[in-house]
Amino acid sequence: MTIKEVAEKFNMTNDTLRYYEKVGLIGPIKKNSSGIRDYSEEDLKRIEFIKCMRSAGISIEVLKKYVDLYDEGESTKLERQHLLEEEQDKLEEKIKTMTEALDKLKYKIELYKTDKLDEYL
Amino acid sequence: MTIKEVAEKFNMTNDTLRYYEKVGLIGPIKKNSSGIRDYSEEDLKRIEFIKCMRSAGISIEVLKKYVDLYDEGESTKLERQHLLEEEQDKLEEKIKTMTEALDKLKYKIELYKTDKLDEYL
DNA sequence: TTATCACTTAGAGTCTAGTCTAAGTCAATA
DNA sequence: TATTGACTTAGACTAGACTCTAAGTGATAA
Repeated sequence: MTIKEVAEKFNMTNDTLRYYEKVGLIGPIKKNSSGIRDYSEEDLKRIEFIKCMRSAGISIEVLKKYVDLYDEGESTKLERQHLLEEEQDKLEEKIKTMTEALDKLKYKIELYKTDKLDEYL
Repeated sequence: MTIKEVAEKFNMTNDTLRYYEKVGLIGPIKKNSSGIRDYSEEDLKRIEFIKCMRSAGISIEVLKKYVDLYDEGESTKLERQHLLEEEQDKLEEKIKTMTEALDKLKYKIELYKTDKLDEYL
């Protein structure tokens, strides 16, 4: 699969894909005889995971750490698990914060709708 | 209330408070005879709202637009409501995305825990 | 054969949201 | 009186995550 197809599939840019490769999040991607990237199914699975975690706000730094541990092999399994658990906690906290903000936003919109607005902002 | 007290109350830095004022998100804050900021209750309410919305990821640009509309008066009420509704949609979408990522993360952690890991990353 | 087009690289530039620095003012304490 | 400490300003700097540019290669279409 070419970089263009992958970019389209995951709705990201070629630049981002090459950037992720450069910082070591994915790949190195196999290249054909003319030096053109050819993404494998394995690559796609990694990209999907990375994309998903990025969309949740997990930093490239943390993901890079996870990938590096993975590449170190079996012996890092527990450390990897702990890393993921930490990110789980952070993510749950973030979702909670955002849900609270959403509730306030909804309340504010309700005030606008019922014309009961006698507030500051 | 001094800038230091406000910063402590909302767990942010003096710099951020001055930055928000500079870009027009809050204030201008009243100053005493020596040029020192003295935050009013009104100011605090605004800051709390801004802080809450920022923690949900609403951009400074959007918040600035909302504040500007507010300052234009009654005639912008509907536009303000629409702006908030748009942000509500975006926020709901973001929470959904993050919740999906969280589920994947939990699943992955479960695989680690049960030692059933035969995966890519 | 020449031109076009999609790809390649290294590295510079951009955007957002702060964060930090330097130089200065003022009030209160040693 | 001198110095300490909290504040002030304008403006430079930073981090994170891309995004763009310039220069080059190789396969294919005209």
